[in-house]
Amino acid sequence: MSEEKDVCQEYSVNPEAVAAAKSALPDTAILEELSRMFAAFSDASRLRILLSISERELCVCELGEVLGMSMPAVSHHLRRLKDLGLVRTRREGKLVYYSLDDEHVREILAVGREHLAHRQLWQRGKQ
Amino acid sequence: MSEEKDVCQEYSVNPEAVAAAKSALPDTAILEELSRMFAAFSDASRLRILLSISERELCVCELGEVLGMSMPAVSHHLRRLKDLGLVRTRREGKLVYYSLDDEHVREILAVGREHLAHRQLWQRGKQ
DNA sequence: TCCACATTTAAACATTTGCTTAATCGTTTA
DNA sequence: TAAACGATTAAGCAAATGTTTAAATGTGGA
Repeated sequence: MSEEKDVCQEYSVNPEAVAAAKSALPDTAILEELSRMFAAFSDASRLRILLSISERELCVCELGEVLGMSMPAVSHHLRRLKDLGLVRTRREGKLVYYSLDDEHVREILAVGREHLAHRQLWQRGKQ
Repeated sequence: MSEEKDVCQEYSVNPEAVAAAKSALPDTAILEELSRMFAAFSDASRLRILLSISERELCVCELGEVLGMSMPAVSHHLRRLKDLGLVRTRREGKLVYYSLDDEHVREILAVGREHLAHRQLWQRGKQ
């Protein structure tokens, strides 16, 4: 019945810990969605976009100027962010303005930057 | 002196907003490190690892069983997480135990899951 | 209607990523 | 010392990613 592989052959492995960890994990679907969401933050250009529109809404070509990128490249990133529900759009004539659609985005960015700051302090601390 | 490209030719673009956003952005080095850090969370297998060891430390082969992955694959992910300062190691004989090295990891995971829950509620809400 | 411009989409490309297999390193024990 | 086992590293490969150029879509003004 058990589908355990013979990966660890020693007595030292703790089967209960393995079973507990396995059963505590969320469903694959949830983990995949979560990973897709974090992937939105895994690129410097998208971080620039999110940080830029966290202050005030900006249109696509303004973002292109801020990032020094072509409009198709910016648009591609924006589409991804929108599919993930991280940004919202507002059309005004020919322009499309983007802004954050979720307060969690600010939180996630803040915690990330805290971690970096903390880590650098800590690194400096040890010899 | 200005290196503005002729991307947006309309009067409607707000040069001050562009300048403000540009000057508010962190250095590229910081953004790249931040993006590398978030990339750690951008894969379902690494999320499983982080969630598993957030309860109690686990050795590499236990993680292999939890994830149903080969040890080299797990080890590869763990190296990446360690380089980023997200996990710590403790050797006990032949075994190497991994655990979280930073409370921010828990925070980031928690905010991410909150976002997902919030988003799903919100999606269900609209029409 | 026609044109101009902002935006999006499509196609193509180089780079990166995650996994596999095989080899190597470290530690324990016979 | 030699064998066994957990862990890491190296090399290779398929799949995904970010960007570019070119074409298409949509909106407003002449």
